[in-house]
Order: sequence, then C-alpha cells, then structure tokens
Amino acid sequence: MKLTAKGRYAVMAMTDLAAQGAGALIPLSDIAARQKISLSFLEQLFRQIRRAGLIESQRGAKGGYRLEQAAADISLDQIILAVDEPIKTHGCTPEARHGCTGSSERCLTHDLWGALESHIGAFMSSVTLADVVAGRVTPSIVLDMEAAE
Amino acid sequence: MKLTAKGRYAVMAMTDLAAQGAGALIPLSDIAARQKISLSFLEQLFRQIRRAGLIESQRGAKGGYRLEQAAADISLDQIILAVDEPIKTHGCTPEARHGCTGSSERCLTHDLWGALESHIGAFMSSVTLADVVAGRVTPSIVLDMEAAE
DNA sequence: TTAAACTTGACTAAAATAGTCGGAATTACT
DNA sequence: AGTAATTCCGACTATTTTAGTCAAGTTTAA
Repeated sequence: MKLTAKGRYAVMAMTDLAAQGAGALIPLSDIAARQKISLSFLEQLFRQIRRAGLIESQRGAKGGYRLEQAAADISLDQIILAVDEPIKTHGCTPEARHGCTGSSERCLTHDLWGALESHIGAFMSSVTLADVVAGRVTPSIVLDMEAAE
Repeated sequence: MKLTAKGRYAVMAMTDLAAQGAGALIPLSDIAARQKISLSFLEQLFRQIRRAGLIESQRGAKGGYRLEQAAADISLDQIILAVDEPIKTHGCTPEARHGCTGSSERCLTHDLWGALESHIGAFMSSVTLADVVAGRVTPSIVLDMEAAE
C-alpha cells in the first residue's frame, strides 16, 4: 500500500465528508474550502473514490456527495486503495530487475516485505472513518499492540 | 519513515553483510554481485550507513565492510533512517501548505498520521538483522499482533 | 609499485507525484 | 426557458523525487 500525499488528502476529505453528517449532500467546494485543497484536485480524487463505491453523488445544483455506507463501515485502506495504485512494497516480482525470483533461491528479505505490507494493511483496515471523526485514533492504539506482543 | 526502493536495497545489502558472518571484512563488490545491485549505488548507500554508525570500513586491498554491532542489535529502522530522509507521513508541519497548523484547530486526521507513523516505526524497530537472516520474519508476526488486539 | 578497495561530491535520466485546464453533462430554481 | 451550481471527464504539465552514474580521488596489502 502506497502512502502518498494524494492518499492523505483523500482521507482528509473523506473524514470531512463523514463529519458533516450522514445523509446530507455536500458539495465539493465546501470540502475544498474547509480542507484547503484545490477543487480540481478534489474532483479528481472523488471521481476515483466514487468509482470504488465508497460515495455516491448527485449532479446539478444542490448536488454533492455523501457516503455510500456508514462511516463505521468504511476503512481507511479502502480510501487509500481507491486513489493510489495498490502495491509497491517489494520488488520480488517477475518483472522487477533486482527481485529475488530471478535467482534460484528466495532472497533473504523476501518474507520481510510481505510482513511489512501486512502490518501496514492491518492497521489501515482496522481504522474506520467513524474512528477518525470520533478522535478514537491515537498513538495508544499502537502502544496497545506493542505491549501485547 | 519513508519506504522506498533505496531503503529496500539498503536492508537487502545489510542482510547480506550480516549473513556473511560476524568479523570478516566483506568488499562491496561481493555484495553487489550477490544482490545484483550496482556497485556505485551500493557505495552511495554504504557511505550513509557508515556515517550512521552501523558499519565500519577498512580501506585498501583486502578491505571492506563489517557490522559495527551484533546483527541482533541492528534494527531495520536504523538502516532505513540512515539512507532515507526520516519523516514524510503527515503534512501537519509549519512549513506545509495544507497542514493543520495553519488553521486554529487541529485537523481531524492529525492524530491519525502520527499513529500510523508509530505503527510502522514499531514494526521496523522490532525486527533486527539477525531476525531476517534467521528467517524469523514471517507474516505470522503480524498475525500475532492482530490476534492480540 | 600495483591493484584492490573505500571515499567523495556532483551530476543526470527517468519516473512518479501533485495538480491544472477546458469543456461537457446534469439538475434545481426562478 | 434560462441560469447558476454542481458533478464528470480526459488530457495535459510542471515539479519533485528517485535511482543511479561518473570522474577523480585516497588508503592499504602484497
């Protein structure tokens, strides 16, 4: 899972949308103003998010966007994956130049990248928009996991 | 913590070095050949890793690199931080254009990025070179953490 | 003396990122 | 019917970052 500014903006905008209440149609211009993100850029992001099925739109005057599902049912990884290309963690693919599939044996770090990927994914899929809006995402979540290890 | 191909190569090369045994001086050309990484590029990486104090070098014929500490005492985040700029997770800094420090209140997602950062950091600092060499890094580590949640 | 190896800084090509632009389609309201 | 608000779309582009090269050293073992 790639973590870029684009994904950050998408999460910020979706959080804003979720914070506006459940059923209302919110025009992008409102979100753009509140989050200080250019409208054009937001349009591009929301286009992708809509195609992923996370939001629904209504065109025309008084139109806007609303969440397709409840905020508690939308996890952050869904948002990130909607706007960024999915994978990018390890180069151990047949196409990669320096991957380990070229050589006969697996490279020593092969499993590592997979584990890292899973680790990040587990976190992002465990946090929902509702969590973020409610301020339930704090470093304590992480500390809990570390302590439990 | 940024996760790029550069950091990956650094970890791969350091793993290779650790796998060669404790005290021996290993020339970079050996690692370059085994890991299929260009020698020039490796030189650049090892320069940064040496400055970070993770390895020591001996110049001249029969020279090379060896780990400064035991493989069990070198964690992956030390390697990543040595070759990549440290931070890059959230834009909530004074310099950032769209950060939350500009507005009076904190942005809703502020804590989130910090938590994500901690989460990734916790993983990378919990894994040592010795773990990777011994093949102790598998997705099961992640599953353990999830199950414990 | 020679060859192996590290050291350094500057440079660069390619890729990815972040974001723009112009226009078209749709809808509510008057 | 007309107008303003709004989503929708694809293509385009400037900037930044990444990945990697290059040329010219310095140091040491044999």
